Amino acid sequence: MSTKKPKSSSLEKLLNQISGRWTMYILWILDNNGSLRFGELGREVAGISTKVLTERLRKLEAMGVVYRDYKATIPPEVTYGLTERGQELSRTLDPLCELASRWYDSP
Amino acid sequence: MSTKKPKSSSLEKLLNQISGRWTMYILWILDNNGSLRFGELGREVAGISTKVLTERLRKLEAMGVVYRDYKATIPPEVTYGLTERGQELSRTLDPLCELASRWYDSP
DNA sequence: CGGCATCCACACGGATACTG
DNA sequence: CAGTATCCGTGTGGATGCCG
Repeated sequence: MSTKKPKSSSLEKLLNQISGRWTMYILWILDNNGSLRFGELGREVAGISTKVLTERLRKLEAMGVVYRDYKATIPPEVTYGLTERGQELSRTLDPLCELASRWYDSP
Repeated sequence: MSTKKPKSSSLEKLLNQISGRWTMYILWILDNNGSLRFGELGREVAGISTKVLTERLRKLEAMGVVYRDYKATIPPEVTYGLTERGQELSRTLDPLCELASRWYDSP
């Protein structure tokens, strides 16, 4: 009976962190393409500016769902990918994606 | 093999519609409390202004995930609840909520 | 290539007051 | 009670330019 309120505050907290535009979509891209370089990621997320992409990635890094791999070559090569946590989080998008397909794609 | 790209555009579309602050949380509240009157809902979502609450509800109505039941009594009684679609959508939050608990509540 | 710095516009959200 | 109307500050995001 007290199972009705499963600490919604933590959900609210998580929702606030990922609610911004692009955020979840970036995770989804990384999950479906594997790790990507900054530029590639930017192209996949079509329409996002480098500034916002950087912001989102920093935030996702801080949350521990995305890792950043920096190679100081010339030109430099920076790769982003999902951490264990990131994959967990991205998985929760699967039902949402399935819903999106049913609602917006076909009949 | 081509199953790798399950029309991510529809996901992007859905994500954009629900990405705003409060939006998903409102659905969660309605799912856990059942239908609520405007004022009650406002109190549950603690911190939201009536203006934004109205905006969100109109948007959710337009998406077909929330219904609005208006009774022109004095004082008027307006009740909001989840449609079939709304319940589907809200369900996709369950794994997210479970994750939130594990990440933010206890060890 | 992968940013950060800067500038700027605008959408968003909060507070308040008012109405049916 | 359930909004709408208005005002207004702030955040957010886009564009551009420069740098290691």
